Amino acid sequence: MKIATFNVNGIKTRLPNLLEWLEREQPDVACLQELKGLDAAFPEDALRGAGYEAIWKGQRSWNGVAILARGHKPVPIRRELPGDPADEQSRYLEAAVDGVVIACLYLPNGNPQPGPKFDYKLAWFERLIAHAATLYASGHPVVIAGDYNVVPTDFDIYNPRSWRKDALLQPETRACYQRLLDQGWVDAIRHLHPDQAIFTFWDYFRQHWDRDAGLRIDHLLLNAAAQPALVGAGVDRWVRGQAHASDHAPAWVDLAGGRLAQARPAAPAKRRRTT
DNA sequence: ATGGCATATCCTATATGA
Repeated sequence: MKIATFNVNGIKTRLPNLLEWLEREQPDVACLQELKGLDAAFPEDALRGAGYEAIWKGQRSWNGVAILARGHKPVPIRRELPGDPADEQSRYLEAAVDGVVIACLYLPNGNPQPGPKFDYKLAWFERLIAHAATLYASGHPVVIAGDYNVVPTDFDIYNPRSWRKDALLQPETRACYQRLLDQGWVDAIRHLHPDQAIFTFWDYFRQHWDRDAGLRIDHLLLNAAAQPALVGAGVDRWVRGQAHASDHAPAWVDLAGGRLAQARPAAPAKRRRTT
C-alpha cells in the first residue's frame, strides 16, 4: 500500500503533472496540498478517469487539501483540525482507506517571523500535537502525511546559512516537530534512510533544482500500529524535473498489506490475554 | 536587506509562498 503526499502548488495548473505522476507511480493513496481553488473547481472527473476517487476541501486562491484513493472513495473522518472553530483555512482532512487512517495536512508556512503568521503556525502546531496524541492511541494504523513546513534538522537542507531566519528552521518550529516524534511517531523517510540527504522541495529561485539545493519539508509520520508494516519510503524526484513542475516532489511510504492486517485493533488485545 | 520565480485573483498590480 503506497501512501504519498504531494504539494501540487495549484491543482488547476498542475493537473497534467499530477495525472502523469499518478499514472506512472500508481499510489494507492495520495494526499494533496495547495489546491488553490474553490471546491467547485476540483478536477473530480479527470481524477476519476485516472482511476482515483477523492475527497477535498478547497479555498479561494490559497491552501486547499485533498485525499485520493485508487479504486474507491476515502471514508471521511473529519474536515478540520480540532481546537479552533474560528480557523477558516483549508489545511486538514482525515479519512480511512482500507483500514488505515490517513491525515492530510498543510501546516502554515509561518513567514515572516516573528509576527502574526508565525504565531498562527505555532498555534496550529499545538492543535496538531494535541490531536495527534488521540490519533496515535486510536489503535488503528495511522499515517499523518503532508507539507509540514518544517526542516527538522540542518541535515534536511542543502545549506542552512541563508535560511537561518526562516520560519521553517526556527527552534520553536523544530521543537514542535520533535514533540510529535516524542509521542512515538516515526518519520518514515528519515527512519529508513538515516544517513542520506533527502529533499522534497526546491524553490523556483537561483536554479535550486538544477543544483539540487533542496529542503525536506514534506513528511509521513507513522504511529506504532503502522510502523511494523513499513517496508519502503522515498521521494519521486523525477516529478520535480518535469516541465511546469510544482516546487515540491511527492514523498511516499510503502506499507505491507499483510502486516497491516496484523496491526488491526483486535491483535493487541489478544496479545494481552496471552501474557 | 533585497530579490530571485511561480501561483492566484478584485488580473498589467498585489498577496502569498518557503
